[in-house]
Amino acid sequence: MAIEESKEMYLETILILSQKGGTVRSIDISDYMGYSKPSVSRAMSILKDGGYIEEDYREGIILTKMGRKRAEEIYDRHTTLTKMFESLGVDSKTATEDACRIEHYISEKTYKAIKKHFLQFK
Amino acid sequence: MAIEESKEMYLETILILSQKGGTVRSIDISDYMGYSKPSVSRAMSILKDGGYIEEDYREGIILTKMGRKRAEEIYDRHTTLTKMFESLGVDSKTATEDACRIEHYISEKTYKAIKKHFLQFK
DNA sequence: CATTATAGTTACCCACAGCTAACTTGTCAA
DNA sequence: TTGACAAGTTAGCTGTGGGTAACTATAATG
Repeated sequence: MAIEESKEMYLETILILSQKGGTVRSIDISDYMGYSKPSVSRAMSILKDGGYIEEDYREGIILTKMGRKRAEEIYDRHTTLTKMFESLGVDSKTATEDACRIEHYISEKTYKAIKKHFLQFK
Repeated sequence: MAIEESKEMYLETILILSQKGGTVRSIDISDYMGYSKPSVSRAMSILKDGGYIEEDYREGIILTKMGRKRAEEIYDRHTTLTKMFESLGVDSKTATEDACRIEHYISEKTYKAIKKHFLQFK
């Protein structure tokens, strides 16, 4: 499965919701992302087929090792980009919004360069 | 017409090709972007309907005032982002590729902040 | 003048990723 | 036990934006 922007957004959301504690259900993802239940349902079956998540009748939706790795990579990009934009004087809300769109399109090389320059003193 | 990434890429390409001199034809856009003739043909009719381009039997495809404005905005983002990535140590090819994907998703605020910080001494 | 190549269009297909409507399934309270 | 609500799925729609096949129209060449 070539994983695209929308899949990455779902994985990132699952990571964020699971960090808040408790089980993650489709409906929680629907509410968080503002998408309909069927859209989330289909996305989950695609992510399951791709080996990114598992669904458990008790634990809800859980990231596999691969899924967690991918989710963390994206989330890392998200926070790094947000910090970069903020350090350039962009307000927090705009910085987050831009980071959220751009995080999917930055190459590994560029990401590393950004991280090096903007986060070396943190 | 809400103008999206693909439309912006077409407009940017038309601008670049027109700057190289001579007329711009659909086939030139096909060759440049690596898209099929029908895909370009349809895109041109959408851009024409939206008032972004005009087609002249002698001059070929030309940007309207509005189309040119939009194309220049994107192209400006492209060069600014490329310079930013290069100044962070990213190689020229990667910087251009990343700029090309990201240019469509940067907000005006963030763009201005980047421009201010990375281009003030140029 | 006929043939061939180039440019552009039309018709139709596909995948992606949203959506609604309507169904099923499961839990919980009266 | 039944009725109602909440969660999830299925079926089918939409728009975007790629693709091919096959057509037309125009220009260049023998």
